[in-house]
Formats: sequence, structure tokens, C-alpha cells
Amino acid sequence: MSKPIQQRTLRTRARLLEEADALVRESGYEALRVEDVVARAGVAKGTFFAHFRDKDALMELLIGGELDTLLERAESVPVPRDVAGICAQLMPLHSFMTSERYVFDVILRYSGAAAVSEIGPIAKSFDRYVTLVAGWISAGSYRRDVDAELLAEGVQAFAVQSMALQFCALHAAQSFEARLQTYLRAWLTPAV
Amino acid sequence: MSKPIQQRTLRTRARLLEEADALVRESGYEALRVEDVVARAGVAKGTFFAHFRDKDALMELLIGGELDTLLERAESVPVPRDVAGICAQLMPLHSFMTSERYVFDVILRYSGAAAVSEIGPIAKSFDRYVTLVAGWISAGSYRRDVDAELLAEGVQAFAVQSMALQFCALHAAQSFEARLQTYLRAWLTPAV
DNA sequence: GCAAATAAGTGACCACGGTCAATTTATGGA
DNA sequence: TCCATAAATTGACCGTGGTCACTTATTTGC
Repeated sequence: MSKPIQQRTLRTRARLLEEADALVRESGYEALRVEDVVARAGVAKGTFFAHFRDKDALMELLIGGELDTLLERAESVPVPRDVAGICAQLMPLHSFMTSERYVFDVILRYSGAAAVSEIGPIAKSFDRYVTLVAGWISAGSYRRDVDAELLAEGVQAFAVQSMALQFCALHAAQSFEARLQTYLRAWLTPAV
Repeated sequence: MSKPIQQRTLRTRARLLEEADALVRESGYEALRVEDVVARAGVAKGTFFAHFRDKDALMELLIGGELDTLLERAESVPVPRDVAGICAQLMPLHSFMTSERYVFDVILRYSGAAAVSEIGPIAKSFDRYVTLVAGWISAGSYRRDVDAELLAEGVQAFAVQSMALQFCALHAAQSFEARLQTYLRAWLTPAV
């Protein structure tokens, strides 16, 4: 009945992750090749796919890990007290998300959980993002006619929109941060 | 100096598009294979890439064409007079966008123009969407503290968010239309 | 300790998007 | 009509993600 995970398995998996991480640091996410990872880890290609469903599963781990680190940092700082503060505090996160077009695409593709039973690292981060921002909103003085959770989801939607527009040549005039602030002021502090 | 486009070119391109369209109607967008398209069009693989930069360029044409048809229809109907009306009128468009996960991903990836000089069909549709909705908002009685263009961009952001959440198992409880209406009421008619 | 059972790892192979030097076909001028 | 030039087409070939029948290593029962 016992199916203990063999030491070998852990070592192999660790090496794969380690080398993948190193390769990403050297040449970025988009340039990552499975063949390079296995070559440097000293295993066969098939071994890679015994450890990760596909290349994207590894990508999710790498990118999700980075998102988690950045979220951690954003959480461990005093609550921002206005829209500009919220934008500033989320900036490192948004910078990373837009550091490569490829990264942004992967994040969007995996931001939702495909199945309840298996919530991927990126989907988890997206939830954490909403929870974090909802907390900030609850603590601050923003509109009260809708609840903080919904407002936080809106912040995420506007952040995604702003990031997408940053990649768009037609909307390059306005900076990412300026655009996001405009959206969030209209969303969080409407003056009707 | 004359460089008239040969009849042959037009015929080949038309055949490729025609067969691709037929294949999509038979098996959906995700299942489309370049090899199948060229086989049915009776040309070599290289010919395909002489007509389209890559597979995605064809995908953009097919999906962009569909979006245009649906936008046309949405434009040729009386202006909706409330949030529910806006959602209803955009429904066919949103349904198509979420008809396949793959379609949604392609749309997101190409919703922004990579270069001002070359705005793709999908990016064009996204602009048209914003213009259309901005017109509706100007004609209706919604908040006036920010301009219609910005509000329309917000509508698009919330539509994208709602569609993304529809693919997410964690948020399957609420229907797409209900969620979008909740967002849009909060966005277009805040009651602070 | 040893054999059977199970887990881990291997690498030849496939699918499919994309490239390019070579070939075929069309066009305009003499 | 024929030739020179340019445009269109070809298909063998490549890169890379992913599969799977088989081999090798590890654990378990006796």
C-alpha cells in the first residue's frame, strides 16, 4: 500500500526546476527549451514529461513562483491609502507580468483554474491578488455601494486591460501607471 | 514598374481561405491544421506561408471576420437603453469569443496592434467594439463624471474578465451574463 | 538475500508549424 | 513569337513539444 516518493524522484525534479530556472534567468522565459533543460539536468526528454504534464506546467511553476514572491512582498507593506498608493504597491507585480509578451500570455491563459480539483499556481496567485486588494479596499475610503471583493475583481480587470494596452502600439501614448490610475479612480472613487 | 497581382494569386488565396473556413465549420478552430488546409486546397505547404505570415495570421482573418459580422449585426439594432440591454446586445459577440478556449486565447493575444503600421483584424474589431459601446453610453443615462470612451474601455475590460472567469472552474457558480451585468451596473451606474 | 512487483528513466519516434533553395509559371518588351 | 525577368509554387527539411514500448533501478514479500 505504501507508495513513498523515492529520493531519486525528488532529486531529479529539483534538478529540472533548478536548471530551468537558471536558463530563464540567462535568456528569459520565451527562449526556454525543454531539450535544453533536460540536457543540463542530465536526463532524457521523457523524464521531463514524467515530472511535468507539459512545458506549460513547468512554466506555470516558474511564473507562479515569481508571482508568489512578489505578492508576498506586496502583502508585507503598510496598506496603501489611496489609488496612487495601490498602483504603486502593485507595480512590481505588474512589471513582472509585462516583462515579456510571452509571460503575459501564459499568465492570462492560466489565470483561471481549469478544474476545481487542480488549481494551478497562477490561478492561485490571481485569487491571492484579489484577496489582497479587497483587504486594502476594505481598509480605505472608497465607494461603499458595492462590496470590496467585487471592487477588487474590477481592479484586476483594469490591471489586465492596462497591461494589454501597454503591448498595443495604438495606445502607447499613455504610460501603464497613468492609465491604471485613471481607470481605478473612476472605478473606486466615482464622483457622480 | 507594373506589378499587377496575378489572377493565380487571388485564386490560390481564395481557395486557402475557403478550405480553412470549411474545416473550421467542420471541426472548430483549435483542430485546424495547416497541412489539412493545403491538402484540401491542392497546394504545397510553402504556398500557405507565401500567403499568410503564419498560421495565426490566417486565424486572425477567420476570427476577425466572424467578429466583424457580429459587430455589424450589433450595430444595426436600436441603441440599448440600460445595462441589461447592453449585455444582451453584446451577447452574440461574447458567445462567439467564448465558444472555444482556443478562440478566446487567440483573441486576447491579438486584441492589441503589434505595430501602428499593421493593425490586425482582431485589433480592429476591438477598437470597433469600444466605439460602438461608447456611442451607446453617450446616448443613454449613465454616469457623466468620466467620458464615454473611458467607460466603454471599462466595459470591454469587464467583458474580458467575465469571459475569463467563465472558463474558470472556481467561478462557475455565476453565469456569464449575470456577472457581466453586476460589473457593468457598478461601473456605469454607481450609487455612491 | 533473492525474486517478483512496481516506479523511474530512456531515446527513437511522431505531429505539426515553419523555412528556403530550386523549379515552374506568368508578364512585358523587342 | 520569343526571351529575360519577376512572381508564384514546390517539397524536402528543420526545430521543438510530446509519446510510448522498453530498460534499469528500487522496494516489498518471503
